[in-house]
Amino acid sequence: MCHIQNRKGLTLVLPAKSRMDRKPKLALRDKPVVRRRGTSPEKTALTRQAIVDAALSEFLERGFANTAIETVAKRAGVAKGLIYRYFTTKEALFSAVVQQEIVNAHLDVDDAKRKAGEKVEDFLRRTLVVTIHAIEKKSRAEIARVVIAEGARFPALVEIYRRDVLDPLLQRVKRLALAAKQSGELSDDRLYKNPHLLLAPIWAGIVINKFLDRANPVDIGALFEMQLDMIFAKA
Amino acid sequence: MCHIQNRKGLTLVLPAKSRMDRKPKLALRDKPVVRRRGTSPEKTALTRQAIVDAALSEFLERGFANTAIETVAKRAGVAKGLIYRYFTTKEALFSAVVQQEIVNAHLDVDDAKRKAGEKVEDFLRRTLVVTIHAIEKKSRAEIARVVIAEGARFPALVEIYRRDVLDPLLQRVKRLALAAKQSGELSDDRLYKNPHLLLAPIWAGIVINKFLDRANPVDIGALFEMQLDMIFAKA
Amino acid sequence: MCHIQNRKGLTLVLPAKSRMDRKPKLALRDKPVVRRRGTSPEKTALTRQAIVDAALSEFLERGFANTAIETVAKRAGVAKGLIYRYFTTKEALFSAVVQQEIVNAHLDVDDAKRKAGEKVEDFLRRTLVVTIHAIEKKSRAEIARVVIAEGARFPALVEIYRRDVLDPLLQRVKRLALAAKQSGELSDDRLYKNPHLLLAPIWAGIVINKFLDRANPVDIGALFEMQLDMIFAKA
Amino acid sequence: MCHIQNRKGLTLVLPAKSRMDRKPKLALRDKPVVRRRGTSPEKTALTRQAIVDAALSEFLERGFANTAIETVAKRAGVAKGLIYRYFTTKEALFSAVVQQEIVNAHLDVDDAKRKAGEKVEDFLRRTLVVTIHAIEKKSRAEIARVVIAEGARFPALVEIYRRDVLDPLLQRVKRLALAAKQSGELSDDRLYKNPHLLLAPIWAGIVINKFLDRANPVDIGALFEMQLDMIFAKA
DNA sequence: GATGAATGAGAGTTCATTCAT
DNA sequence: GATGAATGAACTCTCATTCAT
Repeated sequence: MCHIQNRKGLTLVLPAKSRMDRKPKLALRDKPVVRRRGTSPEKTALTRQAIVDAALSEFLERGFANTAIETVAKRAGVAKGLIYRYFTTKEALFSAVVQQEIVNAHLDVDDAKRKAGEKVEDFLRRTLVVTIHAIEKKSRAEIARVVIAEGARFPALVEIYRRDVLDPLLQRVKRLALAAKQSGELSDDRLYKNPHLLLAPIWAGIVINKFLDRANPVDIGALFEMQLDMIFAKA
Repeated sequence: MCHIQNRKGLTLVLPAKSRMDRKPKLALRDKPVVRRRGTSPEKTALTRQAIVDAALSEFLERGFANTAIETVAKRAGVAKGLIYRYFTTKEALFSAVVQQEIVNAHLDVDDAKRKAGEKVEDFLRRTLVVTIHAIEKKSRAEIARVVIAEGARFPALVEIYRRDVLDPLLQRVKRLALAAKQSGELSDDRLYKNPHLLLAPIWAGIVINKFLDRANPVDIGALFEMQLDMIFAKA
Repeated sequence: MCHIQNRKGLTLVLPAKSRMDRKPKLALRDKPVVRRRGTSPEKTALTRQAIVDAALSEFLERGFANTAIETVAKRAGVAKGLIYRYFTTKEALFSAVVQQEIVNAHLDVDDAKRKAGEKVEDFLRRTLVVTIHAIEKKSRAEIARVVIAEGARFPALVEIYRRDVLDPLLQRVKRLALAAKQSGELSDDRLYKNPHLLLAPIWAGIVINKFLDRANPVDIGALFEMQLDMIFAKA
Repeated sequence: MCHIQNRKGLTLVLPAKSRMDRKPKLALRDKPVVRRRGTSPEKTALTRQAIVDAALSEFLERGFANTAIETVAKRAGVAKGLIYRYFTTKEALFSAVVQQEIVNAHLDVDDAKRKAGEKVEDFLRRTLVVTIHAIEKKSRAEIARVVIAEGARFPALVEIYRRDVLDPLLQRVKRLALAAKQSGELSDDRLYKNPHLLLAPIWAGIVINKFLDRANPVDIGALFEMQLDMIFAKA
């Protein structure tokens, strides 16, 4: 993953497919034989990660405005000033952190993985339902919450979320809808034209569970399955 | 509606079952009230309203943390200090303003207004669809956005929103679902058990349109009508 | 008593000996037969007194800086603005109030009242000891406390206190010391030269009791009597 | 002396009976301590001292309420915000500053230092009289003044003053009075029961000189000596 | 006279950001 | 790289004083 960062905030995230960039051979954490003067790249990466982790926690807990850089530094176990070596501003830190999470927030409905002959509905049940049932695990819903809450101040983040999470999801749903239409599973192109019809329970569920009624959470997975039932007409 | 406000922020909103408070027959308070010295209550009310209006705009535009009292004052055309005669703290101002909007945010689906013999589905189309199509007018969706965005810092507001907007809506949907089941319009109690099934497009639409994809808004009304179609099985 | 007040603070207090300035004849609070338009002088005087009383209480309780004009107004039962009709500034109000109390704070040791042939020591025991035992009643010590506490900000008050309370007292003590020397009650002029020798227990007592050790107050009267014993050599 | 300071203001001062803390024989801490990165502790200590000095001056000159943090900062040559790195609030700054002065304000009448066979009176003349003549030097009387003036707002300070200055002084006087009684120097236990009898001129002198009559200061030392004369009956 | 809404300077406090070490 | 003291702008809130009514 390669972050190209300009002065304020973030602009580009190029998903680098390269796995195993560093130290291919020779195993796990072998103590470096010859140490250069000063800090090693590994140490730097670790420091950066510590900062990002601490920042993520704080931002999720308190939101942007109520998170203090000093607190992040303390939580990361580094000095305040050091954060500014890695991130030019608080905004940039926030963006980087959230952006990184967004990348992890993909709902991995890869329609290419549909088996030959598998019905669209079956495929959706097999993959998406599982994913959705787990949506509240990890920070997927949390990150959606933060993007929603801070979106007004960070349009770039919303843009990224849209581009990296929302749009791909919509495209996949549309492709599946098209396939379902062609195979006769669906009788019309309503879902193709309105892919949100399928996804509505997800957003609604996040809103209800994360914001409006934490005490009485809805079962997003169940809701989604019912939606699936209705769309595929199991009346 | 009777607001009981304590020092910091808001606490209670007692929905007064006010039946015909106005017009106490003829007299007592008929002739213009004895004018007190000093500023007139009308002027005071206007000032207060100016503050509230300015505050609402600012809060909607910038969120709580990024709104400065001084800016609100300037926008309202009053001095900074005056705001504190009307609201004890910035929090209290925010709460009052948002709370007032919440009260206006009712989706007025009064199931009692269903005409005798009218089918539940028809009733919903006749009332809710219209309301929903207008949901993005005014600040209904905006206020939902603010409640969502600032909810973490103002749990009391979320509570009010839930109590005054969300729960009543859910109850009405449940009553209608029950009626539909009994009249045979619906064959099962899925909607009764999951009233969110009907409302999901609303929350999803707000999230999409207000937060995630302002450039490609979904048609919440249309989405809702399709949901209605599916629920009432117009396959 | 005639207060001549200039813009800021106080300058002069001319003790007007005139008793019964107003309404000499005709009895107590007879309802005025013909009322002039507007407020009567009596009402005005009452209002002023209400303000002064309220202010005194507040100033004694909280000190100058921590007393709010609005609180004084509320306590006096008048509007905030009205206070500024009677006193030009908060400082002026404070001065007037404290000054009035200072005038009442005289320790009335009028050496002219010493009976013919009465020994100085006996006179002092007869008059001053009684006064001192009562010093903590009323607000005599309280007012000393306020003068001490706020003296840095109100040198004029200190000046008045010195002129109206301290100096006269010293003069009387000196006259009495002289008389005692001449009558042989005292063998030297130590007291004449150091009148504070007699008064030290008073100031010390106020400091201890009002400021430093409220929990273990000293008996100022007893202390003073012992001082008297020692000075007049009852070894 | 060990100051334990909690968040707001001060609470405890534990007088550590430190016997020879310094010079731990030879080593451990001999070679210059490993220099940490960033600002040196020495610099920090200097800054703190600059703040404390500036604050003391300002508080003595203007009292608590009329001292602005910004002015203190300017006088100390630092930025306003920096003060809050050293002291959490204005109150805490005030407390720390005054408390530090109180510690220096001891009247060091250590009765244990009375030489064998030395008469109590002689001891007092030899030690206390000297101290008292110097009482107005330094800020001993000044600090008493501030404690008195601000005591109402800072009961904790008064308490400290009482505990660290007043009570020890009283105890020593009582012990000396007892010794004098036993050795026959004093014929009764008046002084033992009323130690303030000896100290009255000190408090009185401070009040007169610092508050009530700066123009005509009394000679506290002389007054105290006369008191001594009278108590030990040199009539 | 009387009211209390309105003003606005000023105070305490926070915190992102910089920089000497 | 790393530290955390130092900066200063910005913000919330207070309150003496004014003034339209």
